[in-house]
Amino acid sequence: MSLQASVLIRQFSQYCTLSFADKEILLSLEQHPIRVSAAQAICLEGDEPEQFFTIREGWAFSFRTLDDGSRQILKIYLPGDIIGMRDFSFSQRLAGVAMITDGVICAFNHPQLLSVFHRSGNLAVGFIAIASRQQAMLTERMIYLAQRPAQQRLAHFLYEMYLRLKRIGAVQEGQFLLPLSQEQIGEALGLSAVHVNRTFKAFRESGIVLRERHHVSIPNLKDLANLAEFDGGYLNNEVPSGFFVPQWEEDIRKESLDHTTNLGGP
Amino acid sequence: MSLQASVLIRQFSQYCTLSFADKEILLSLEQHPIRVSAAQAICLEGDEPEQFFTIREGWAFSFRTLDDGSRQILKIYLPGDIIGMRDFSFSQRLAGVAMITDGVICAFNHPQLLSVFHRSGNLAVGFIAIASRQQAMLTERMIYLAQRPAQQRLAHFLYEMYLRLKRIGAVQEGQFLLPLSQEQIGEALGLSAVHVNRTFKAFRESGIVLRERHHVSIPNLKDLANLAEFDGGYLNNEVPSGFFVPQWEEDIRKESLDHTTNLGGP
DNA sequence: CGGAGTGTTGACTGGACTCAATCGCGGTGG
DNA sequence: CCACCGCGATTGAGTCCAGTCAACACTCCG
Repeated sequence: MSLQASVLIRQFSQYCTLSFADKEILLSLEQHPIRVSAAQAICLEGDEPEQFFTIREGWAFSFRTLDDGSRQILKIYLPGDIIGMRDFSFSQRLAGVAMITDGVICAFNHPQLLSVFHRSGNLAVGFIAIASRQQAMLTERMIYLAQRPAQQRLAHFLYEMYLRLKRIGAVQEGQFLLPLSQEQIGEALGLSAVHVNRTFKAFRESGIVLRERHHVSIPNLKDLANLAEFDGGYLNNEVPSGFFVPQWEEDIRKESLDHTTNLGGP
Repeated sequence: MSLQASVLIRQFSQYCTLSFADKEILLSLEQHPIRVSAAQAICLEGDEPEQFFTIREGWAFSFRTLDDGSRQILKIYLPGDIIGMRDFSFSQRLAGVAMITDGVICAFNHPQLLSVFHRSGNLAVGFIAIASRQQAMLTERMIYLAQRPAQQRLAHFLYEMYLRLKRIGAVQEGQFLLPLSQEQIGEALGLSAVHVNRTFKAFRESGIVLRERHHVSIPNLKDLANLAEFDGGYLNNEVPSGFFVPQWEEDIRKESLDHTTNLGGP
């Protein structure tokens, strides 16, 4: 695999400059691409969280099934995202994951991820940065679910998707593909499919958002952002100064670990 | 400070056995107890996340203020919890934190925490375990906010508080103190204060929960759990097998780092 | 061509919000 | 000591957003 194709390296590079060793470690996590098809289940609730995945192509979502059979969609995964981190420290998965579209994913396993934490402090904090950004998105969604009417929920959802898709180059002139059914959007936003439909209708009539099947067009971004009262702070990629260890320190740490490997062992 | 008084050691011990060195590192994070009073602000939205806190006594909560002046409470912190981790990898705080009652907190700073990640792989995964359990609680709350009516939201909230308080020994015979106003409970559950009151009234009339000022009594736990459709999986303290590195490996790693310190330096 | 899934619309219902009035308690100052 | 004030809790009346149920249209496929 080329360095370009590595989803993880692209992700981590948003936060810091990686050493060559770090890159090699990340590459080792993406050795097993798998082709998956739309609606295919990737993980189930209750499974052991043995595996994690990166998405190279396609969309996915994580969800919880409730007692009454309804479903809550927790997160939409796009190409470049890491799937399953949520359950990393649990002995059982708390959420299932399924594909939305056809796609390609790469699997790596729990011991591999664990060893990354022990081998590279920088990658450990990198994973933490990624995980806490996922949590921030979740928090933001929660606030809208708790307090906002349907129009603002949907506006916020669409604007967030717009920004995430733009970041990976999947937006052209305010237009993008949104391969979710209204039912699924409802499950993500805590709305009934019927009401999602009505809300889209209102957007169409006021010219805020035009939607045709899976094709979404946003004539005026500012209008949508205003309606959503969108505050993008939580999508910021900045990390605190000093968050990553300077390169030379990390190099020294590596050498010492190699040293250990040579000496140590039972 | 005695080992007993260390909030962090108590927390981490729920997940793994700590080495002596690990305990010393954790103790170093709790050197500065501060007395704080009810309603006092601990952090503000937009601040740099320089400091983190452990709560030794008292209750606190984190929140976001919305454009229209309303507030969403994100999490209730109890004695033993760690405050501020949410913002660890961000350059600005996304949420404020304020005390609910008088209390005592210990501050440690960003570089200290960062160095912990680099000095002990076990403590790094321990912090991750704690952070992901906070995230799991958040997710669970979100699901209830999105899909459940007021009675189930409140029932779930009370049952979760019950379990968390029981874990720290603050429950006696199904009774505990809940020092939140109905207004604050509403801000946590996405309900108006008026409706929180009506819901408590319904609980009182059906005998599910009795509440007098800040004193809450739950006559029959099963009834409350059933009403809440409570699934406690997300409060489980189990971690996957192999999650923490066996003691001897970690010891060797430490020695090698000491070695580095002796040899290294710019 | 028919069936399944998705989208669209209307009519009705209901849970939760708002506004508003009242009550009870604790603190504070005359 | 008591009147006053402020905050939280309580209750009622009216409104509205969003859910449910139901019918129908459209599109994609087999």
